[in-house]
Amino acid sequence: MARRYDHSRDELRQMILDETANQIKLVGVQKISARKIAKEIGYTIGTLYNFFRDLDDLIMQLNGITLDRLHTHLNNVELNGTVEEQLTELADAYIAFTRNNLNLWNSVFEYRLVPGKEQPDWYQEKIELLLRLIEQVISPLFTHLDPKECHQSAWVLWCSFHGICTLSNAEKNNEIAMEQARTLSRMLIENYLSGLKPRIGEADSEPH
Amino acid sequence: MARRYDHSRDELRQMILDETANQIKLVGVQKISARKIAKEIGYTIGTLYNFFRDLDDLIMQLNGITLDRLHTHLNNVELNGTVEEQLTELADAYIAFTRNNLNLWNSVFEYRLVPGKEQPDWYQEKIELLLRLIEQVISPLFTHLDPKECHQSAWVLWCSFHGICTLSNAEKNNEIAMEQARTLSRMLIENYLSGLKPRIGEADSEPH
DNA sequence: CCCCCTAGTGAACATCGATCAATTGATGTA
DNA sequence: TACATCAATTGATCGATGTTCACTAGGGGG
Repeated sequence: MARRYDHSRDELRQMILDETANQIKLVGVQKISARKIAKEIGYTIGTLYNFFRDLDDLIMQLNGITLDRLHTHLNNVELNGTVEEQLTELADAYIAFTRNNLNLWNSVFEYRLVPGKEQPDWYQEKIELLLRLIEQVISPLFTHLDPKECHQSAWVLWCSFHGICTLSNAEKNNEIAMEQARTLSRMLIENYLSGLKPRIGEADSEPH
Repeated sequence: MARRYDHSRDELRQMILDETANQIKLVGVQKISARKIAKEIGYTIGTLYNFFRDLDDLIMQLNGITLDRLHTHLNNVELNGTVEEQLTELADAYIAFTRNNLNLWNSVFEYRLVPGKEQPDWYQEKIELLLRLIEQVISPLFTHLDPKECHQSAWVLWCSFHGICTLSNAEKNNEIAMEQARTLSRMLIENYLSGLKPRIGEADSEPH
């Protein structure tokens, strides 16, 4: 039954990851099955364990890919206009991605903190990379302030977008969910940035 | 082996829920076991299924209790001072609760959307109840604006708190996680509310 | 042509959630 | 007291899970 070199190692590894993604899209992380994944790509369970330590490892690798895809998606957004307009474009792209990849996205955050399991370093690094996209957009507002403030504001906005998407995505209907998320994120951006401006004014008019 | 009336039905039901909470605290929702819960309270698996349709049902009931406990916790917060100060007190209480009940809190949101599984109505209702706490605190800022705006701003703040707590709780150390969450929520509150004020001024000076 | 090495196998194991026929034992009745 | 009733509780049973590992197949090098 062994069919060596039907696929290269890399091909096979990719097939496992792709099929896992398919299964998660269909039934969610909670309900995937190693046997099902193997069967679907025409191999047996054992083969999976030649590539991944265990199911958690497989899921973690896939989550990494999902984070990379999000980064690419956001990186491809054409940013035009004011800071507020650029931030809105980023938020919209983020909303669209998490909604169009609902189960994959849930997987990323459900496997964030299984107790007793270490969160790998590259997890945090990939998130920092996403954070930097926001940081770059809002940085013009912080030219006269402590750069640390820019970084922290990026964190606030990132966390808030995350919360808005997570809770909006409880809504079943695609359009309603995205519309709600867009409305809330616009309010957040408008008020948060508007709240920043008085302080920027201070910094401008009182240079030391 | 049957030991009827060792405990009343209500007692037994409560024992199951309590033991489930203990297990979740220790190992997380992902890893609880019906057999273990039954064994720990001195009964057999079958008994669990006399009280709950299945494990999901049991977890859902427990999640409801957790949401109720959060509501009680926030309701007991003494609110003093300005809107900003009151909102900060609410946020701090929310942060403390989610951190002190980490695994239970994760359970609430991980079981939010297993695909193909309906989110029960009372889930949303309990969340609306929490939302109302925020709405009441910020309502003084919206006396001259559309009440719908108050409701939406409460949503924005609630979602954002949720995101801040979720992402901060990835940090292992209790104090660091809570300190970070407090810092970010303070920035959010300060800037968001400050962003609201110019519009409130508008509404004040241009009454129709 | 043969042998080696490894990619791939799949039976075996422990454990899981869920079911349901069988059993236990407290209670009401004769 | 003896018996019948019946809800409460049991636990063997089922199908499925993740993981392991001794084994096998078969392509490539000598």
